[in-house]
Amino acid sequence: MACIKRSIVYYCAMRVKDPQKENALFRAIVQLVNEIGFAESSVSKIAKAAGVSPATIYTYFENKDDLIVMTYKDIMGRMSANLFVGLNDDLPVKDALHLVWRNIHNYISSHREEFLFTEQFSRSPYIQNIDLETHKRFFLPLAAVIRRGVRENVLKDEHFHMHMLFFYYPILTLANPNSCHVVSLEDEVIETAFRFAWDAIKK
Amino acid sequence: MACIKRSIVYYCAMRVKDPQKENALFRAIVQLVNEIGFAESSVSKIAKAAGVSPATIYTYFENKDDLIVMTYKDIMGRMSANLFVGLNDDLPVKDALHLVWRNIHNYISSHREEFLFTEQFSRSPYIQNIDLETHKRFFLPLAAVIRRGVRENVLKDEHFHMHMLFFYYPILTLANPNSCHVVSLEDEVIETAFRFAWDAIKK
Amino acid sequence: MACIKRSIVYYCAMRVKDPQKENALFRAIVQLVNEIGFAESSVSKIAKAAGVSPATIYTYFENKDDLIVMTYKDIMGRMSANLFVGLNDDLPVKDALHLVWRNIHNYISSHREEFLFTEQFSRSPYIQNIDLETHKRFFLPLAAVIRRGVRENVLKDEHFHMHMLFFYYPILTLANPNSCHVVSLEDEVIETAFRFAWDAIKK
Amino acid sequence: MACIKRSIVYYCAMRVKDPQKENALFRAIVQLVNEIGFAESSVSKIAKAAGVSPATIYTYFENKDDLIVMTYKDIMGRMSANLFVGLNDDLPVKDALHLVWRNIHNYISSHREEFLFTEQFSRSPYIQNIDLETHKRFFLPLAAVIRRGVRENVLKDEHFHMHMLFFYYPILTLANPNSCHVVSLEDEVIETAFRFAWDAIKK
DNA sequence: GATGAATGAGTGTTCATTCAT
DNA sequence: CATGAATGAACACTCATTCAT
Repeated sequence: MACIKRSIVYYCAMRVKDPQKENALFRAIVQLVNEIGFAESSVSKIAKAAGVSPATIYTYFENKDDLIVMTYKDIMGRMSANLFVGLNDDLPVKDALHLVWRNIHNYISSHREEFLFTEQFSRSPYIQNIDLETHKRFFLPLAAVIRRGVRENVLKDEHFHMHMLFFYYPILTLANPNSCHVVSLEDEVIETAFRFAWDAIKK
Repeated sequence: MACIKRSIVYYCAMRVKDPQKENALFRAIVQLVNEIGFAESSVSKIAKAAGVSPATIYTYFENKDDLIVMTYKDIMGRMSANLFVGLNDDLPVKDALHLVWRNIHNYISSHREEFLFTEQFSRSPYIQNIDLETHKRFFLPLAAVIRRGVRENVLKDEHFHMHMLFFYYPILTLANPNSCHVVSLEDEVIETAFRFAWDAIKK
Repeated sequence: MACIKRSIVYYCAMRVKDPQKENALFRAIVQLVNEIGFAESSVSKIAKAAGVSPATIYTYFENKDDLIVMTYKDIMGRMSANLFVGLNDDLPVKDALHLVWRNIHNYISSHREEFLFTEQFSRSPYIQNIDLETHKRFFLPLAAVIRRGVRENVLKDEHFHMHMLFFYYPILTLANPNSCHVVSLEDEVIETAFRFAWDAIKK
Repeated sequence: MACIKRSIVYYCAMRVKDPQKENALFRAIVQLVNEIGFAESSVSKIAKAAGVSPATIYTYFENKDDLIVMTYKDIMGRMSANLFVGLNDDLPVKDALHLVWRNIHNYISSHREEFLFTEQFSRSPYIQNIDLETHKRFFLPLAAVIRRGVRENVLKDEHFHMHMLFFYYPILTLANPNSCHVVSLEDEVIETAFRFAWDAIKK
């Protein structure tokens, strides 16, 4: 019975965890890292912010690093489910990319704290805990569109990462107030940025 | 201090700060931050890496934060003296930007560790110790070229930061092995990237 | 904390503070301060003397100052319960004061170390952590007797503190080997001192 | 020549010290101890307050303890030259003691900081650096008056320290704002206190 | 499963003192 | 003689983690 909570259970000796607590911990560390940074976000502060005992963290995660890495994966998982929503092969490549562009902007805007957490994470040594394969899988749908764009002779025939450099990273930077001093992110700015991005990668 | 006031004096009894030690400290923290990140770079580890006592750090810097911020400023100061070398108003805008592009790539390539330090720094809470004015002053020569490009109707007439987003940040990202999984940075890749950047910002 | 709320509960999972440890810490700092003074009584020495880890101190007290102030309050609390025992309004004023005088001497004699701790405390900057109201409350019963003495025309009609100066402080000083070089504190000395005190304050 | 500065020179290899600096150090530590207490008065803070280098202290004193003890002795030396001024055997004992009482009050009032330093010193472990003989010598003139009072059958025939307890310590306590909460020290209060003291010790 | 107590190892920083100049 | 740099040892305190309940 206890194990029913976990949908696909192969191994049933695992402990019954309260998903509310796990979520509270995710939220707590995201909030703390944004407020005071990784260096200052201690286990006891995280526990206090989540309303649990420090010891409880160790029933949900192996250790502090595990908590941080799992938080990143959790955020990225939910992100990937949203960034590429609405994509399909019938859309012209430019429209498809525009859709992704707006999706990224919308998702980041409405999940500002989570996004800023991933930004700090991905510039820190923690990122080395994420293997390249996981990373790639995340971008699969975008990679497919770009490959199609190249095949259809619409996009420059260059390494996928070159397109990422001018399509994906700029909109992240645009959304990061630490990097970008553009004050407001009105639609107009987003559209202008898309024009720059498109001009960069289009043939 | 007292001895500075009587600077034109034959004999000054005070012992003098060793610029080699200051440099050793700069080098030590850069190396450590790259190896283990800010959070793990403790004062005692920095001291050991620099070959001095932890207490000595406090004769050269106010505290750990001061050491880190000063290191950043030191690196950025030397960087700014190199990135825009050779720029002059007689160069066509595209050639001027190409020159800067190569300068950036050359400087970063030959100062990889320092560059990676600044990347971590600028994504961490430490960046808040750098005021916007200092930041802007750094980019003055580049801003001038871009303004000229807009005036000459060669570049898109948009906010300076928009051009930065597609001209400056991409080459930084390209040089950062944590962000960019393109293995080698041969000339060809650099030139390709420049083509993307130019297409993005040009009219 | 959470467990206190459900105090009438059969099973409470939380681990509980050990009152023996708190007491050991109180005793340790009293002993150390008497031996080597406040300035030399470091947290680690206190911890070692109490047989706990330095970190443990911080589960019982906010910080070193808190430990010291709490120790003072603890001692003074137990002291106040003893100094004025046996007092009642039927006793003639002189007998009442004589009783207090003997109580003070008895208590201080049998709690020499605690008393010397409070003496050092009350001459150090720590005393500023004790508000005047707390101080006054401590002397309430003595103040009442003296007020009665004034009312009954037995004692000089002067400010309460003037009576303290010649009744309370002298017996403290007498008990403090650092201040007072009278070797032994036999009954005779105590009685002589009481005669001096009584002559000072009586009308 | 160099040694002429020291009035009675037996041994001339001693270093030539600047009496202004020695005095500045005395004044600095007195001020600091009053402001922040012994525990917080570090050598470097003392040096800064005196306007000299920390190293300079070690040419004037053996170490920090020596500086503190010497400061105490310096203050007490000048004090003793003032407290008993005007005393002579022709004065009736009560007048003689009244004169001393006023002298003490006047001197302490006009040297408040120095006095408070000695109070802190004499309650701290530092006092153990002052041998009993030195202490006694200081009170010689007062002891003589009291002995005379006993001989003349005017004062109670008890141990000298008993008289100290009710004559000397009360006026110190009265002048110490940490011990005594009487707000103002007008003449009237001083005279009242003298009446208490006299009644205590007189036959 | 969940708690707060407990802790050895570490943190950034200051200490009293010595050293080279 | 006087200086400020230099330092090993110590400071108060916090850490990530484990333990007993």
